[in-house]
Amino acid sequence: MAAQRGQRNGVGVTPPAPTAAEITTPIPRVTEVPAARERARAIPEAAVARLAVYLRVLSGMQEHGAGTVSSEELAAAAGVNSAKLRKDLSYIGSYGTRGVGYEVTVLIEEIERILGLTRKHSVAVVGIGNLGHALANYGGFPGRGFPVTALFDVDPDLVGVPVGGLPVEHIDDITRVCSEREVSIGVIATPPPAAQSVCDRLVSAGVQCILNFAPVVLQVPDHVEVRKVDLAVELQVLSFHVARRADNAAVLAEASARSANGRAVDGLVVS
Amino acid sequence: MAAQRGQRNGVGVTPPAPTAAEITTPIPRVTEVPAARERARAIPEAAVARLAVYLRVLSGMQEHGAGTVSSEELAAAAGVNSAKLRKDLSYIGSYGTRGVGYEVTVLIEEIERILGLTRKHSVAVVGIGNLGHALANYGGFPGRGFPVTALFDVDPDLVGVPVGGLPVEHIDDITRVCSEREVSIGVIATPPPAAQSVCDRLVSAGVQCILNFAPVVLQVPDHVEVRKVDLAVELQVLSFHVARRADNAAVLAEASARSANGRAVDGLVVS
DNA sequence: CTGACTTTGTGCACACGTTCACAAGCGGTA
DNA sequence: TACCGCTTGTGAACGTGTGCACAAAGTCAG
Ligand SMILES: NC(=O)c1ccc[n+]([C@@H]2O[C@H](COP(=O)([O-])OP(=O)(O)OC[C@H]3O[C@@H](n4cnc5c(N)ncnc54)[C@H](O)[C@@H]3O)[C@@H](O)[C@H]2O)c1
Ligand SMILES: NC(=O)c1ccc[n+]([C@@H]2O[C@H](COP(=O)([O-])OP(=O)(O)OC[C@H]3O[C@@H](n4cnc5c(N)ncnc54)[C@H](O)[C@@H]3O)[C@@H](O)[C@H]2O)c1
Repeated sequence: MAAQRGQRNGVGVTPPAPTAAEITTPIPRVTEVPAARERARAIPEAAVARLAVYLRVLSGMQEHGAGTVSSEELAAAAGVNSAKLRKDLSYIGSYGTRGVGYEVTVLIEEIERILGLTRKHSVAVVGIGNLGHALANYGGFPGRGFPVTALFDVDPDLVGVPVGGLPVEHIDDITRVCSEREVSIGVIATPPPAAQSVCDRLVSAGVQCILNFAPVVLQVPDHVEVRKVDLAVELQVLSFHVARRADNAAVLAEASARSANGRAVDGLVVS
Repeated sequence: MAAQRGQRNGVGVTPPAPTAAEITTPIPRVTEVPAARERARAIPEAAVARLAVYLRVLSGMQEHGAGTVSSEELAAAAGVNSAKLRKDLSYIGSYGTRGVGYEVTVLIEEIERILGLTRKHSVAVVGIGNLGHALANYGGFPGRGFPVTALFDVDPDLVGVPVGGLPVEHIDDITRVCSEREVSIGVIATPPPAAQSVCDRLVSAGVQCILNFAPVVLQVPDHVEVRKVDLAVELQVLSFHVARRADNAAVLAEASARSANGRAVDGLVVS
């Protein structure tokens, strides 16, 4: 069981190709068999994220007293295609009744089971500045099975101060505290320059899942899962769409001008 | 202007699209033919998000005095495969020099052009609570071409109070203010129940891009672009990975136990 | 029990995104 | 000039995700 494609600081796949330009590769396509992995990895990443959304929608429906939902209803509420929803649900099993729909409580249970929400996941927030305060004060996490059990910062003025009812610890105690409180998810809300070092400390403290708010590409060992929330990227993607829209508008305007000139525009069927 | 009509060659991709120089419209389908749109939409959404990351990495390199970068270096710094990086860059044109690499300043300019960052995008934040305060106080947006020009809330105690140097407006003034200040991106940081209504108001105020922090699936017209940041989903995806890891560990342990028993495990080739 | 009706679960085709591998192109060197 | 090593740009293979369409499987009325 060799650690595959290790990438510590240098990413890249070291091209094993010799210096020769022409190399015949008689290699009959390496087909690694992901047998053991098969079972759990059968669920596409994109589907997992959607399952979390379905779960929230279902919870809302349950509080509203709904007993069953059809894929159509649930899909509409979750903002997806109903076929996609059914396929997503099929990844976790067959819990629907044909002709009727899905029982809300059953679906909630099963999704929670798959997402590992039957167990609580202790969360630590590092960097109690603007964002860290907001996160620490946010009630939505504990309510969803993610209790915030530790806060860290370097600022001596902050250490010891309670934020959201929990006193801030010093970053140097991170290993001890994370281990004591069995932290399984670390949230990084420090300035960018500190993020990698904080990440390293979290990893060496045994934290295997990290949610990163700092606009930095974190380097982590293979066994650590990182998700990033990058607001600048989000805004820039939106900006791209604005620009695209403007371009399109320009093109369309030009097109319709030409069209008005007596020339048909390809693609734009006015009928 | 300078839209990216590939002046040297096509954009590069250009699938075997039939020559759109056809005058007669064959009317292949009721839906609009994406001919005019084709040009600008050639960049995959996923690539756009990565371009934003490359841009940030490049800016860092520029400040560090770097003149050129190879795709390998840039890819490593951005945490992606170098082939993917080159393909992403190829969507925006051919700005590299073979045998040398890319000129940092050129690349920055071109990415900014594609992302529409040559123009400033005015941002409005709605819901000045925990999160809204953090966003309003954050200096990273204005510095990146996204000036926050309006803050809104319903709380009368908040209206008029300056946050991050900008006074909070009442939500009822949203149409007027957004139009006056030419807001192009709306950020929703209200409690979930208010999100849809706020969204509707933003849309009717002419805002076409929305970044939503409320855990709610927003319903919007087709012409409005929504991106959501859902921390609960992020945490739940991480939770899923924790669970999967645990499952895999269990399976592997069992497997190696069986293997030690003298039986080869399918898929786990030790070679 | 039968038949009409509803909704699930999934095979299949297609679109999208990723990765490989290499010819083309460039700068430096003899 | 001719060569050589390096890096880009990209065709093509591959894998993943999406959406359609429909048989299978259930409910319910009579
Ligand atoms: N505030 C926002 O709305 C916002 C938006 C997008 C991204 N971000 C990103 O989130 C991060 C935090 O933003 P912020 O506005 O809260 O910044 P901030 O400056 O208000 O807070 C940062 C906190 O981290 C602490 N810190 C610094 N170095 C540390 C270390 N080594 N270990 C532990 N703590 C350390 C500081 O003492 C400070 O309390 C930044 O990377 C920022 O780019 C913030
Ligand atoms: N705080 C966090 O860290 C965090 C994390 C994840 C998600 N969220 C989500 O972000 C949103 C905001 O969170 P928060 O912690 O800042 O909440 P908050 O309660 O602190 O702030 C909400 C603000 O919105 C204002 N508001 C309410 N209705 C409004 C309306 N109709 N129009 C305009 N303003 C209105 C309120 O007056 C309040 O100031 C919530 O949907 C929450 O679920 C927050």
